[in-house]
Amino acid sequence: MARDDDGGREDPAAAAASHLPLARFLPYRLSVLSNRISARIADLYERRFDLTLPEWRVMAVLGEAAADDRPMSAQEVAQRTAMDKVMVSRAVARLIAAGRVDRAVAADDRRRSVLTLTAEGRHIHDAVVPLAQAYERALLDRLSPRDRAALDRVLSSLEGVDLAPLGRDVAAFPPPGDGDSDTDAGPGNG
Amino acid sequence: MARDDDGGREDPAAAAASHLPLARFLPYRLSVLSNRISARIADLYERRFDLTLPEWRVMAVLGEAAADDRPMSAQEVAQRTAMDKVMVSRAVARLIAAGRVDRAVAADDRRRSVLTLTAEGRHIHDAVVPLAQAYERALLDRLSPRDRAALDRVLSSLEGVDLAPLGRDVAAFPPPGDGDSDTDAGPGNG
DNA sequence: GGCAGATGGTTTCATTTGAAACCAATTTAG
DNA sequence: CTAAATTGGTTTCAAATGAAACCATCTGCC
Repeated sequence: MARDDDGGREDPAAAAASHLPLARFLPYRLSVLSNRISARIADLYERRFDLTLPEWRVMAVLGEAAADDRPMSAQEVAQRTAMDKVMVSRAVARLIAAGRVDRAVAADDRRRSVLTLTAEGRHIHDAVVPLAQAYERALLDRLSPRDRAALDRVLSSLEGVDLAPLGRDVAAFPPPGDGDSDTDAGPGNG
Repeated sequence: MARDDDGGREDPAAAAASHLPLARFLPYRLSVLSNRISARIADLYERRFDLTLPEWRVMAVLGEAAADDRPMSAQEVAQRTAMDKVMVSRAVARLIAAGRVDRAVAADDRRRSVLTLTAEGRHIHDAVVPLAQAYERALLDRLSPRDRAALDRVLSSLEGVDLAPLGRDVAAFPPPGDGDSDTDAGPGNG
């Protein structure tokens, strides 16, 4: 009621104000770009190394860990790859089956596994790394040095945020006209 | 042979050169950030409007189309949302079932559908738009004006590219041991 | 010691997703 | 005009995914 409810008549100005050009919406652009890049990389790894992206991420962090001679548990892998533990579990399972990763049991805690690259795993790792770097370079080469630096700052800024706080003020908006306020309740009708 | 193949001995310098800090790898950072943002937005829409992200994208472009009084086919929606036609078909089906979108048959081509927002659809659309804008603003507010502008340039630069050409030089790297060289003979490679 | 959580990791189950098969309408070739 | 090829869109099927249930171990507490 208190809402500016025009009964179907379209004021051009209001219409202009109330539509969102998806192609200029940051989260959308980010998502599309990121998905295209990921798909391209995934395709590359898949074709050349029979390696999925989750698998590669695991190998990448295990490669880092090896460089520091600091083996990793699955949980640590999960944190450092931004994947959940289910995905890590599955990726590791495939990698072990393929002989690319080795799993031992931690001495101090027999639940925890200790993951390392096998020799073959390291070999593949060392072959993928330059590919990945070349791909990244190909992307960055399209940007000016200033923009590269700005991009790095932007990513760092946004990575740090919890994003939940961002949602907070946004979430303060009232739900739409209908009185069905339980839509934000249970998983039921969803 | 030309390859620097150390038989298991680890030269610290070589090791350092051959590991990739995932947390600094652009495609990875982009993917993680984008997924976090998308998940947050999806959650918001879901809770408040019982609306999935694909559904919202469809509504968004239909809202744009309506502003121009230029209804859209499913295919056009697919292009403008960067989704494939299967996903559009499903999203549209749900939206029609929910009474948020209306489908007619094109006069000149009876295969083509003509999609428009219903009154209710428009109502929801108009409620979501400011939410989306607020969210975007909350993100952008964390960046300096210069970095905002740079981000826009960066996205525009990378959006334009096919990304396949990027893969070209990258794909020139020789595959590892196995001689399966037809893996790069994909259809669109060129 | 022993029992109630917590934690590391895997498995099960339902949902989501994409590829390919498919149907219907249209266009092109002959 | 008819047959093949194309295009718009939906459905089917198999694989990927996430949530929750699940085992095994460990920790805290009595």
